[in-house]
Amino acid sequence: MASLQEVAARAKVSIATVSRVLNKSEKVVPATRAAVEKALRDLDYRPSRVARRLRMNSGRANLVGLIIPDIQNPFFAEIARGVEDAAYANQYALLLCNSDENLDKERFYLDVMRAESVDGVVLPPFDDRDDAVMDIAQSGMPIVCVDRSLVRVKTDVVEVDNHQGAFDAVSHLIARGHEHIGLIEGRTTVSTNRERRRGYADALAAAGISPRKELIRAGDFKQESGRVLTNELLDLRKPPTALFVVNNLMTVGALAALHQRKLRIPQDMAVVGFDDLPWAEALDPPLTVVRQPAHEVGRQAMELLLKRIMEPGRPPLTVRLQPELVIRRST
Amino acid sequence: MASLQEVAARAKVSIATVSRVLNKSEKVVPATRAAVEKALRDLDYRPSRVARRLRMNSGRANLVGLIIPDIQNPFFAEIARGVEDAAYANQYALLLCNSDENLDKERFYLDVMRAESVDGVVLPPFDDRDDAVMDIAQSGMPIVCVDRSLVRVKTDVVEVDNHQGAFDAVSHLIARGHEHIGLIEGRTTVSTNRERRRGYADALAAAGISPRKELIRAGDFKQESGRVLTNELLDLRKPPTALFVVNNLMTVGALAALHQRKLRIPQDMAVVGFDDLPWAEALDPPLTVVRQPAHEVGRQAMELLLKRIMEPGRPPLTVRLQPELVIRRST
DNA sequence: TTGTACGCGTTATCAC
DNA sequence: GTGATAACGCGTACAA
Repeated sequence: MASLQEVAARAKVSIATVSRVLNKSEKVVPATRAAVEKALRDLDYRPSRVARRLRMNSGRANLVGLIIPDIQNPFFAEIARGVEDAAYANQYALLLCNSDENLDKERFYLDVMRAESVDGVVLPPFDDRDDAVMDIAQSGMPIVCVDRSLVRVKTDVVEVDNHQGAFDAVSHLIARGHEHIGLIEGRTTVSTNRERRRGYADALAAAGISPRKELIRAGDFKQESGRVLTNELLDLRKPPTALFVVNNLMTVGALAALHQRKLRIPQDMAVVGFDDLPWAEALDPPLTVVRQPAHEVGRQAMELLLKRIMEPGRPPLTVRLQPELVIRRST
Repeated sequence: MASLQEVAARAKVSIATVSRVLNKSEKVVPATRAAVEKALRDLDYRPSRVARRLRMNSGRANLVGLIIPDIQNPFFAEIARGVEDAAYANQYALLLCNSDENLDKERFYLDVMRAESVDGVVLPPFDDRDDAVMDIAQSGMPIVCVDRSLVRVKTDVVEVDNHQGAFDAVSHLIARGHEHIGLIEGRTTVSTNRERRRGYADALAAAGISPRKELIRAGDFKQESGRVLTNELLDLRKPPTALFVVNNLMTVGALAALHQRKLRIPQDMAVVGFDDLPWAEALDPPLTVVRQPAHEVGRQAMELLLKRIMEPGRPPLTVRLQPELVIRRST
């Protein structure tokens, strides 16, 4: 809680001198430097990040925001760790916000980012044309989109090849002999969801399988909707023999529905999920998934953000990472 | 990015007047109020939380810190959500830090908390006598301990009855006929760990079972150590017939070891874990666990913190929540 | 080499 | 009712 003033008084110098020894570079005579350093130690001085931020209107807050739908979703938790690891390595701290896919919460938190003068924000936009995010991006705040992207404004983006991931997953099911493959998707306004559906459709087309529209069901990315939609598919007159579920939580919900009906996996119903889980191996049965490099997504997003903070003018970059099909015993 | 100055200029009043209409309470003549409000809207004014924080040296930052070992641990993620939900409800934002049970990281982040002038911090201390946390607590920064507590300094605490939880879990195993029950514990300097071990010992004693010391193994709360220690127990000349594992991640590791050896659960080895998981139902087999009300822990911690911020002098409170044994099919 | 003084955007205390 | 103005803690141009 000691201020520059107090340190200066104790060392019998001016605050400018103290500031100089703190910011290394400048020339100070060894004797005074020693005196100042002693005072610094005696008073256990720590600079106020708040005052610093007020003084210098950008770039040195050493604070960034991360706005994600839900930290309890292991996929976003892994992204968050990636961001945090890269942030910590650069002495940055993280303002974490859960938007719950709720535009009002997202808007509130974006306001907080401005009000806190953070150096930048990492987030998956709510959807393609997320007004609040577009506004703040255009206001000059450095933004890096992860997972999802924006359609009208170009920002730095770190994304995963969702089309490829879905294509591989569905092709794998087809190779296992399935022709009637259910798709459980999430909100259709989200870019990643659309790409995964395209991957599904393209894989069917590539195998010459004609799609059945009633096998496609849209939910909201949450566990419960996976359960409900799986039940809908099971109640069809001609149910699918395999399921491709576009995210982790809905896959867990699908598993619950299948277990409840005592169906055997993969004999009665094969399942591929999107997003790996640390305990996918311990599930019943061990789950075949499309693994996204989520930690790497977060890490690279933070790196991109740091670069943009250093060099605000540079053209936006898009990093595209490859997912990987991890075959376990649910297919 | 508009400041009070600019708003005042546009409305042709002084900044004091603008400040007055912003902070409601005071009297402003309707005409000028209207003019100010128009200027406010035109310029899309948002107050700077940074400037506010610099001016008022405590209590109104609307920012709190949360320092946890690892956000990827579902238990801490749930606590984080509890904290965040209560924070959001009070217009507070959250500075999230992962300490990785690493004292240097913890110290760095505690420094950040001071430097950012946060209103308070929620954290599970590294251990009983965590110096860095004790220092900052004694400096007057409002601190609420969750999950774990401190031994020499009294702060607000929200904890779970770990002894009871462990006692119930082990008694349940005994009721199922087990006498040789392995304990896989975590770091022994952590208060929760010690309480859970006491619960284990007391349950054995209450049933008149003499403990076997070689059935107790200490790890580090992480998945890998659960796997390794389970293998150690299985390699004993007289292995246990049941396992009590003191946290979620180590339980997943234990499951992996058991599956690898093709042991049947619960026939060959019964398993009870500590901490519930959203997908415990989908595990193989569905896992019997001691469920902690983690969201509630986080929520109440934040409430306690808010109360302390309002009333710094009040005596520290300890809230103790009850865990619940959830019996599924692993026992 | 060192010190003085200003401004960052608020809130709060005075005068008028 | 309203307007100057003094902090808060820091960095930096400028003066000494």
